[in-house]
Amino acid sequence: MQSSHLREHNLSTILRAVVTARAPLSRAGLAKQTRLTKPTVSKLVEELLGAALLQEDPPLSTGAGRPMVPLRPAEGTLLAVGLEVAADRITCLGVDLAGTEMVRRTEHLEVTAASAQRSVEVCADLLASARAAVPDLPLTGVDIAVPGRIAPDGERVLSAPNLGWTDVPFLRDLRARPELAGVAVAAQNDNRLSVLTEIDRRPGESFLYVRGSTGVGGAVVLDGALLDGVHGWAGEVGHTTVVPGGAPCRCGRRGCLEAYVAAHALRAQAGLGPEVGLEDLLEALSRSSSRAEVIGTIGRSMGVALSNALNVLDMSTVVLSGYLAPIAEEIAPVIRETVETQALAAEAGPIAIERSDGHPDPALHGAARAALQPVLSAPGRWIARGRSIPVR
Amino acid sequence: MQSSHLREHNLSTILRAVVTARAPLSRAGLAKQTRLTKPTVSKLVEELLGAALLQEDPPLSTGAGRPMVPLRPAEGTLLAVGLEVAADRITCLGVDLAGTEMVRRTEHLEVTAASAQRSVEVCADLLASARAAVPDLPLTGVDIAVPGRIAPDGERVLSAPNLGWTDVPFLRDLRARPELAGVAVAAQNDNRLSVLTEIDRRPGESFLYVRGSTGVGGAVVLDGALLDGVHGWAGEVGHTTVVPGGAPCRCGRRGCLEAYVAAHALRAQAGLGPEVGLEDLLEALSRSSSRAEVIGTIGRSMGVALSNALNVLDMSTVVLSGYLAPIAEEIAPVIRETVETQALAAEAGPIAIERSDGHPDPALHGAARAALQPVLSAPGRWIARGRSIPVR
DNA sequence: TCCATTAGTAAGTATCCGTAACTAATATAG
DNA sequence: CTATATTAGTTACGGATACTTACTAATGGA
Repeated sequence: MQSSHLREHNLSTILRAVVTARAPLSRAGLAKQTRLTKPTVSKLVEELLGAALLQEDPPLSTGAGRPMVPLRPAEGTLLAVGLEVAADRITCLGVDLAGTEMVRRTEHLEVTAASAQRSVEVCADLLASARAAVPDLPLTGVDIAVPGRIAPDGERVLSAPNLGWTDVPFLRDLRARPELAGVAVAAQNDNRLSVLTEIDRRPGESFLYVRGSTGVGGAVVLDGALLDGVHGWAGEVGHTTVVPGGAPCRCGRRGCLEAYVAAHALRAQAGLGPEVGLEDLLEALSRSSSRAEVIGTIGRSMGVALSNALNVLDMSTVVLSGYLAPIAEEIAPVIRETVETQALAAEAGPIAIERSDGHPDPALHGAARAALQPVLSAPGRWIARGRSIPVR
Repeated sequence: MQSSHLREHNLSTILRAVVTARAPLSRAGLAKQTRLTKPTVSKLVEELLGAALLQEDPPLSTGAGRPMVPLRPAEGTLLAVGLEVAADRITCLGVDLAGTEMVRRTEHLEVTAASAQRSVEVCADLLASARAAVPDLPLTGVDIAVPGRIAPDGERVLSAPNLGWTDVPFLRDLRARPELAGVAVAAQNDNRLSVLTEIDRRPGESFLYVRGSTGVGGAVVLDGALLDGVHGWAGEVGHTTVVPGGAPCRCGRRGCLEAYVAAHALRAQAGLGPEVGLEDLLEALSRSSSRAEVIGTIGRSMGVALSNALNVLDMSTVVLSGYLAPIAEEIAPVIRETVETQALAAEAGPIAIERSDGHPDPALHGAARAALQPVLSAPGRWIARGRSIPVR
């Protein structure tokens, strides 16, 4: 590592500390937390202020001694854009460093019916429209949540069953746009982006995130960092084999968790037709006489799948999200029945089966948050550029 | 990060590069590999040479231009000690930075019969004896391979069925010894130490390591780094549920992989008594008429367990070790039958089921290698001390 | 009013790495 | 055999970074 990288590293440390801080943080507090000295912190903070990446609040007295000057992520000085491609619409959200929503645009589109080319155009239009709404703000990056598997090179969507996409060169067309030159654009699995909002709420923790939507996906978080895996597909618990040679899954395998827990499987078991939407499914289930049966199936299947995942990863926390969140309290006891006996970590302490925060659009917000990464990990580049950022 | 840490970081980078290098490495080569400049590398190498952590070989011509001066890890200048506690003996191995065996001691002891206290004494005696054999060399650390689960705090062995240990404060007694003051002593699971020799052979790779001995254990390697997990038990594939509610496992759970694949399970299925040793088991199996059946059971069970682990971790390589290594070629096709259809990573490319190198004592060597870590990760402390190291 | 306490700044220094230019030692072409 | 190209490694200097020490600023409480 070179000495110039050291500065970047420390700038990044400080910026991240302020952005992820729960309580107001002063220069002195940063010095303690980062183990840098006060003069060093002061100097770096000075630069971040100058680049409009941080803001000062009025002095705040906290007891004896000189009051601290609270530092906050700057508001409204830059734009990170997340896009979410769903079956019936594409949404675009722009946030600033503080996470404040700057702009939001939605375009209703039957993605399955339209061509992939058309979807790319809509994405570009939404992005252009969002940018036009706050034309002064520099764009930090664009992340796109896609419900499917994305190729390791980040260019192609290998398969997105709900969108009817197979091997779509989604990003190539988008990256070619001149207005996106020099901007980091990336597609990502929606579940892996959703978990980012949960990581914010559990800084530094390790947990297994399971999200039920049309399919069942998830992500693995190790000490606050998302596990990638070789292809960027880590955390795909939906295709854990729960019953060897069991029910056929739409992925072509047999006995997958998804075949017992995913929305379409639930509809079938509850005797409901495909016309029931995801939001109504839960309520419909509660009217159905087979509710206990359904809960039992979900819980037991997940118990086996989660036990295995927790054993390999050596974790003791599971966070349920998507349509699993509202029924978390209900299925947790059933899951726990299996997990408590099958998971090794249960020997060291209780296994926590928790509910996700219930953010309305986790994938969309996660995508926007991911788009902030270039700034957080390399603020130095933004400081050079930052001199000319119009600070409102 | 402070600037003094930068130096330490770079020293560590250089030392690790030389130690893990396959081919002879020069200062210029290091500069290319580490992206540091030649003068910086020269200066840091100078210090490592002075501290007797590196050695120069005679100049070696490799074509046009001035011949390079090959650098090697210094031989015989320090001692890293690994201990292995097995059911019938305790072994102690001391190596230097180059991995050369400096000293080895074995004490035959029926650990199950003796008291834990006695085992600790034997460990201390072996260590003292080993140290006395090379009294001039400074001790870098001591790591102890134990076939069981170790508490997160690293002090207690929670359970080691083969040794008959439950909640043994193994390390407390050892660390209290005055001659070990200031030396890092740690107990570790034997499988997790075994994998270290495999990591050396596959630098930077990601793979799932599965080792069959009395039980079935393993480890997870991500980009060349061992995954710890919350309690340090990551990679325990032996207790993946293969058949929900299936055969009882000695761990108290049901349907674990270990219940179908571990040595005792194999003996039972092959109709052999417990008197058959691990080494003879394989041969005995081949004489047995039920060989194909046994291989089939092993392969299918492992196929399910490995598919699930590979899916959650998103990996495409499995390395088989222990008594699974000799039969790797035989069971690989059976495993592959399941894995190729069940593992997601199979969609991106072939799943490799490989055999471990077959090092005779992987756990023992791994422990010794682990004991080198303090030097590799913080050479600076050794440089201050190193001035007085007698270089033979 | 004085003092203890905490926050933040200023000036000077030490350390570290990079740049540019150099020497050293070999192979190859003519 | 000599000149040249090429690669390895060193020397001298300069710039950047963070640390040390000492200071000022602002507040609460004795």
